[in-house]
Amino acid sequence: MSAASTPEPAGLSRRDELLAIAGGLFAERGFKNTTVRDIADAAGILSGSLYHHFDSKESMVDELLDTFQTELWKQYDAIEASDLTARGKLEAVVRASFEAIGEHRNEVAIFQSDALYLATFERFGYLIERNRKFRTLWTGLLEAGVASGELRADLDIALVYRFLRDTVWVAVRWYRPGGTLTPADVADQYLTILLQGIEKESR
Amino acid sequence: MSAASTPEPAGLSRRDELLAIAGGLFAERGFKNTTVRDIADAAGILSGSLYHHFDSKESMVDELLDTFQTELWKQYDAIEASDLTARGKLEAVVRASFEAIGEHRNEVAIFQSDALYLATFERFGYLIERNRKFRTLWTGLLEAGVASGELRADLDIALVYRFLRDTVWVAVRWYRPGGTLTPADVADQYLTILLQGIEKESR
DNA sequence: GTCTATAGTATGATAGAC
DNA sequence: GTCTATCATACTATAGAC
Repeated sequence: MSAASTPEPAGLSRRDELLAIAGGLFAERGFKNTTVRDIADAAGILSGSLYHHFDSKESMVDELLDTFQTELWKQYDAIEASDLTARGKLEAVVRASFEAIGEHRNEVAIFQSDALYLATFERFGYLIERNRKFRTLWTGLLEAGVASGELRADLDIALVYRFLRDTVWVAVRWYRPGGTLTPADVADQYLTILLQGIEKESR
Repeated sequence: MSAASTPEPAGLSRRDELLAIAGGLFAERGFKNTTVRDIADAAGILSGSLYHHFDSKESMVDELLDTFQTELWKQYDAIEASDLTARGKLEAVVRASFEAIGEHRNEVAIFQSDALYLATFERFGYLIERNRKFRTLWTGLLEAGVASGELRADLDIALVYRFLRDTVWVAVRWYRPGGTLTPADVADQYLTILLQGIEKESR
C-alpha cells in the first residue's frame, strides 16, 4: 500500500514512457514507417534495450490501441445506456469522440492510418469487431433520430453515417491541443454544420 | 501518324499497365508497405524487370501523383475562372472532386495516406505547394460565399474549410465505383448535408 | 535497465545474359 | 522486355555481459 518499491512511484513507469514515445512516432509517421531504432533513438537508448520492455513492435501498438479503445467504449456504453433522446445521444457521442481526439491524439491517429493494415493480422482482429460495433451504435442512433422525427428522413443513412464518422475522426489530422479551440469548441461547430448546414437561409 | 510501330498500339503500354498495378497496390496497402517485389508479383514478372521501365519505386508514385494533380487542377482552374457565384463554384469544385474520386481512386487514396510522408522528400515538394493552392482556392470560395450572403457568417471559416476538405477526400476510403451510388449521387448528398444539415426543422 | 554484438531476413536497386 | 544473380543496406529480434 505504501510507495515503497512500487514500479511507478511518481507517475509514468519507464515502460509507459517508452510506450508514449512510440505512440508519438507511430502517429506522426505511421507504424510501418517507424523503426524500432527510431523509437530507441527518441528515448535515448539502443534498439535492443526496447525488448527488455516489450516483446515486439507489434506489442507496442497493440497495447496502445487496445487500452485506448477499451476506455473509449466505456464512455460510449454509458451514453448508449443513458436516457437522452436519440439526437442527444448522437451529440454526446460526437462530443466524446472529439474529447478522445484531444486526450488520445496519438492513438486515434494510429487507428486512422494503420488499423486497416494491422487488421490483416489475426492479433488485431479486435479492431474489426470494434469497428462493427461502432457502426452499429452510430447507425442505430441515426435511425432512431429519424424515427423520432428529430432528424430528416430523406437522406441515405449509410451515407450519413460514413460522413459523420469520417468528419469526426479525420479531425485528428489537424487538431492540436493548446490552441484557441478546445475539443468542445470543435464539436460545437461540427455539430452545428452537421445539423443545420452552412447555407444562410435554408428550408 | 499511322499506328505502325508506336509504343501504344491498342491502349495501355506495358509501362502504363505496370504503373496502374503499382497504383492499385500503393492505394490498398500504402506506399511504404508495398515492396517492388509485390508490384512485380502482381504483374507476373520479377522485381528486377521493373527497373527497365522505372528508375525507382519513388518514380512510380511520383508519376502517378503528378499526372493526377495536373489533371485535377485543369478542372479547378476552369471552375475558378467561370462566372458562377461563389456558392456555385463551391458546389462545382465539390462535384469535380467526387468525380476525381470516381475516376482516380488510387491516386486520391495514395495522396490521402502517403502525401505527408512523401512530402518530406524534396522531390515531392510540389505536393506541399499544391496543398497550399488548394486551401487558398477553397477558403477563398467560402469567404466569397459569406460576403455575398450565400453562406452563413457565424462559422469559423478555417474550420469549415477543413471540415469540407476532409469530408470530400476521405470518401475515397469507402467509395467503390460500380455500386448504386455514382460520384454525382454522393456529391449531391454531401452537398445537401453540408449546406442544409441533417436536422429536421432548423432555423 | 541498458549495452555490445550479431543473427536472420526483407528490401531497393544494379549488371549483364537472353 | 524479362530473367538470373547478386550487392548493399536496413530491419526486427535475440543472447549474454555489465
